[in-house]
Amino acid sequence: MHHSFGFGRQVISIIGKNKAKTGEEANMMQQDTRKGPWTEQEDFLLANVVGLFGDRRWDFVAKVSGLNRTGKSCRLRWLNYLHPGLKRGKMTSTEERIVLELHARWGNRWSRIARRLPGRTDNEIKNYWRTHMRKKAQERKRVNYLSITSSESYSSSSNHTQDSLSCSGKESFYDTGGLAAIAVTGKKQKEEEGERIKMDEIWNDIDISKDTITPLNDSYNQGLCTYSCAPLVSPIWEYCPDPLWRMDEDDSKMPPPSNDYFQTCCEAGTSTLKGP
DNA sequence: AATTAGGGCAACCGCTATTCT
DNA sequence: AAGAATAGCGGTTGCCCTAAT
Repeated sequence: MHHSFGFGRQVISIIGKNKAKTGEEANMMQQDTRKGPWTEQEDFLLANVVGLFGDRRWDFVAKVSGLNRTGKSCRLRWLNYLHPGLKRGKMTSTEERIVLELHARWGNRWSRIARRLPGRTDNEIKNYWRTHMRKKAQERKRVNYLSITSSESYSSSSNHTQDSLSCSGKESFYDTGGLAAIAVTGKKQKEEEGERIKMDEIWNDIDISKDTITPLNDSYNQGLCTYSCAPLVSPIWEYCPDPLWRMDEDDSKMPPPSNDYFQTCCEAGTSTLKGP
């Protein structure tokens, strides 16, 4: 993720047609809402206003700031870009594993998944998933295809593995709600109890050879958090009262993920977020 | 050096859920 | 209790950047 306040893209569009030519229409233009990439000045303004009034009443924030933006746009900008608790940089292999596991359990519940990854936004995870995981799926599809054509022993009606599941239908596993979601289609609440799948199979798909991953249940459980995340960008994170990544009640009742390491780590991060 | 294709990601859209009056 | 306003979520779009040709 880029975190420079300078923007390469400066394509600003305006809601409605840019047809203002007369004085009256030009006047109306003033009231039209800005869209498109945010400028450094806008970011600065928004951050200041949020600092003053908090990050709740977004329509109010939008008005008070003088930004010609919708509250919705302000909220998105704050949550996905300006929030001091945001973590920058590439997903670590640990985070990748967490995303994989949680997606397998919950499907495309990005915000819920994001709550388990402090500093990461739902948008970021969503984008990450779509780019990286889809790529993996395509690779697997290709490999699978090659093995099929070479062996000719493939039967399309046979018991499908994850691989074949991901490439047999219109919907890829990587683009849908994951295995759990597929299994319990339409049963939203069931996903918490979603069937456990063989995560090892998924882990094996991840090329972790280049990464040094602290073994699960290792040093972390001895009280040393080795959660291999990049340092946070702002000390505000330390006492950030924002509930953004606070586990909601629903989540807190959730059965723990497959490894204690992960659970403990999240709790630790969450308590840090909650501050004193 | 110029062009093209694909990756990456910020931001918008439409819908639903929640809160407020 | 009902309608309006606001917040949140997931899906999608489109632009910039960069590697490949």
